[in-house]
Amino acid sequence: MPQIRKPEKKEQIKEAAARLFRDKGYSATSMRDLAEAVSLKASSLYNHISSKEEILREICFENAHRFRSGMEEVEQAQSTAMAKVEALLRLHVRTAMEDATSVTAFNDEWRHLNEPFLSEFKSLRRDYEQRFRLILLAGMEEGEFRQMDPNIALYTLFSSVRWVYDWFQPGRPLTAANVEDELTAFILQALRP
Amino acid sequence: MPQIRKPEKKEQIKEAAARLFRDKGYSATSMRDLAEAVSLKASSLYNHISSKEEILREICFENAHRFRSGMEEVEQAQSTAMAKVEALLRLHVRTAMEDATSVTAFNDEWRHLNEPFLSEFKSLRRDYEQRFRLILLAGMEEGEFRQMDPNIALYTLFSSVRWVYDWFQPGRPLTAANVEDELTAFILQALRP
DNA sequence: TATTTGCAAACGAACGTTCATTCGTTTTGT
DNA sequence: ACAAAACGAATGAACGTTCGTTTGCAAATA
Repeated sequence: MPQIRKPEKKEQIKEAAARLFRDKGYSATSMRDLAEAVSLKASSLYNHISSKEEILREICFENAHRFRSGMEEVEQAQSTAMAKVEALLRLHVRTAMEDATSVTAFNDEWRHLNEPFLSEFKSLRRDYEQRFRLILLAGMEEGEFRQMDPNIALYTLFSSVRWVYDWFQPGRPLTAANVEDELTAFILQALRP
Repeated sequence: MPQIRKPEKKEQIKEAAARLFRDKGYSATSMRDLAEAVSLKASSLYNHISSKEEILREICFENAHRFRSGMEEVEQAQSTAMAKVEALLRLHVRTAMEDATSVTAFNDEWRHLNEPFLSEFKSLRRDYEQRFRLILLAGMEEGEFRQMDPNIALYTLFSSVRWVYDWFQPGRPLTAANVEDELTAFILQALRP
């Protein structure tokens, strides 16, 4: 009856799953692969999780909520559009570096969710994009950003971070702070008039 | 015995496969899905192709060669680094719009290749990246581009195009030429000193 | 007639998941 | 304090399904 369990093993499983999903993709990752990665047999996984999709689901929604929280914090601040975009960009970059494996699942593997979670996830995504778009539009209105199609700007910002979790290895030779600063500056310059 | 066949049906199959690989991923696409997409039964596919991986392989290497050709053309031109990067960027954007489905396979699904093709593909990729990197470095040397880590610039350029094949639908409301011009200008501005 | 194309049937392998059972460790009743 | 009961965690075996692919044969095409 008590739903509270020791979270340790489930967390281990989710972390291993996130790494496998990044390396091989969700569909190409079998429960036997995952079991081996945590030194168990496939059947034993089900003492800790209820399905393969549950793992993906939790990874996706944890990330969705992380970005939504970041957005809410940014929206509440009384600052320029430029400062808001910078804060969000830094959040994207930092998250991609600190939790690369989860972010991959969040970005690439969410389409394997089943309904109704697929629709719920897409709705969260659309909402986040819309709020980001409004910031960009406000910045263009104020002359902080150059005039351009807001969707091109929006999706290019999102995409430009996508190499980070594929390629970044800390300290070879760039540190996380290096990448965050350089990449943020790079993209912000593209936005300026 | 003769290996030369009427190419029509095989092309159809490859196009349908590219679309399915984009929408569901290589592993989540079954041969029965693919057969249905071209109004055949799964067994009939094997009259035209020799394996599922062959389809992926041909898509990946056709794209690899397309980008390598573009790179060779750019390298032969006597022009500024800026002009070279612009030409390559336009190639990336245009390819992503004209052949969105293939580019997805090329970008995301190549990891499902088997050896020795996996290594061969990665080697082609590394070579392309290296040649692109040299152009960026030359541009920084000449003061055409701002000084920055060349890898950050390189991978950010590659990534920024990745939304196109996920999101772009021609004429809603942007045309292909719109996107190409705006996106290219956007990224080039990020590179300037 | 010879070759190409399509299909039903079947193949072994792998898939995600369930099940009965086992083995320690806690929790409970007395 | 001690036995009984409950529980968490792990397992091998098996389930039904789907996977990519092969085979044998019919229909179409040349």
